[in-house]
Amino acid sequence: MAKRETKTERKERIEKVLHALDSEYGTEYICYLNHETPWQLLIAVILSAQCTDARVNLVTVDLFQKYKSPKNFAEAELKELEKDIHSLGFYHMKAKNIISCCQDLMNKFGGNVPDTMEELLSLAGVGRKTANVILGNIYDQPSIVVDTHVKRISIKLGFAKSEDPEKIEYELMKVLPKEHWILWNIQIITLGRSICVARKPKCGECFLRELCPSAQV
DNA sequence: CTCCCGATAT
DNA sequence: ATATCAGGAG
Repeated sequence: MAKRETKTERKERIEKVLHALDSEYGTEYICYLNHETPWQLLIAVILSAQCTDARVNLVTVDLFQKYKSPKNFAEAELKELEKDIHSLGFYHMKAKNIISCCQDLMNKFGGNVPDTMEELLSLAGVGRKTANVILGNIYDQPSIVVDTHVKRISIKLGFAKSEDPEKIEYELMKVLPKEHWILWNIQIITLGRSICVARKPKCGECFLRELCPSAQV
């Protein structure tokens, strides 16, 4: 039976992983979803459910030319908006949610994107993942975004055990220093898209392979 | 828990 | 053919 990692060893491994991520990917808070305003990011994240950010960016180029404000989305025709976002999948639900969400932005929040978890979660189409993206990226509020990449890789690294994204969020909060919460998401997505891909991870070329309990070489 | 759903990579 | 993609609602 393999020897269990001690608390000290675990703490050291976490530090090394964070340092490796910082030196490989940098510490800049970049965003893969193109946007110029908070409400545009909100729409983009709602659209990004179960679809790649590259394809969301392809659609939002034209979408934000056509709908220039939350008010335009709030007054949009459902069928027409469905056509505009059709290629992203889940288009019926996403279109309905975006219209409802923007109606609430106009009627309850003065056309602005709210800055609390509770208010964000009250918006249609907004769950914890989307809310945390807004809190972290727009309002610079320490938060952990658990998407498919963060879930998969956090479990592989042994930093989370649960299957429930909300529980993973809390597990990671205990393990990661607060200064690294926002950064974790973007770095892990970068890793998850290129090396630690879901189907056939390229452990052989991963800079974390010596620090990862799941590495297959 | 199930359902929503098109595009892409393998 | 099938797994996967910056998930969320009912």
